[in-house]
Amino acid sequence: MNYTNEILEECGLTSAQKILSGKWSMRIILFLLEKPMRFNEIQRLFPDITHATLTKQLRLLEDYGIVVRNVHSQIPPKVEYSLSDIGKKLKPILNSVMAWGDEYKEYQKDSTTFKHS
Amino acid sequence: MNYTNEILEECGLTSAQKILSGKWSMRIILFLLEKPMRFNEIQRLFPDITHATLTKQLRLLEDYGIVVRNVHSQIPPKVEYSLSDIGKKLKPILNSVMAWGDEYKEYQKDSTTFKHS
DNA sequence: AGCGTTAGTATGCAATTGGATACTGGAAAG
DNA sequence: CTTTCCAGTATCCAATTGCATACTAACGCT
Repeated sequence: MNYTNEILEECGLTSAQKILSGKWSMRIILFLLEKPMRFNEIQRLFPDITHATLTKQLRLLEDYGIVVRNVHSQIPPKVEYSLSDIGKKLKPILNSVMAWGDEYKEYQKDSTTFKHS
Repeated sequence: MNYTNEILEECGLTSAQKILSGKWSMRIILFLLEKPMRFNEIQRLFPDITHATLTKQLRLLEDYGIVVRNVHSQIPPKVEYSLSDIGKKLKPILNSVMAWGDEYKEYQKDSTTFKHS
């Protein structure tokens, strides 16, 4: 064991954890990996997210440098969201997280264990 | 684009997101990947986590089926935490998350961009 | 004139998450 | 006889996260 808590802070795990742990972060990034999208286009993908919440999440990802916001000065406004270079590099991670999640769900289905009451 | 929000729910991304997004989840799993550990042993690794919080986090991971709790009936008590099979399969994910995070930190260091005030 | 479209902001609230603190109990060490 | 170690539980509080709702503004369509 070579890690200490300080080293964990220095290494990227903690930064990555903060960025990826938002409720919508991974889902948004997953879609943006396919193509840049406009605000309402993203919102249509997630019926459960409100306008204001999506704005916040996108601003957060923008502040982290994962998402790039491209404003076209038009009326009606057009704002395109895409991934930065470092954001695009999340692709293999998201793919393996999805794959793991699928396996996990299978695993859960098979098991007869229930949560302790 | 083949995903809809419903498909996202069906696919494993959402489950995985819930499990991995706890503040301490990834860090705990990272250490348990190396070897099973006792409660206090884990706590010593994280000076910032309190007793009660660690208990909660471990119970959560146990409920999710990621962590296995092995109680040895002794005085003083000895409880060993280890990873389940599906938990162990998170190893490549954690490794790539760490690698990405390191790259991200480098990226941040180099860039002269600051957050918009 | 009024509605829909675009991409927001502002404000307040609810839920969830995580932390602080105090308590348990039994054995061993000093 | 008191303290330490072990692994907790209980309760309450603080911070963060996410949601609901109402508002803006400029243009096109009917």
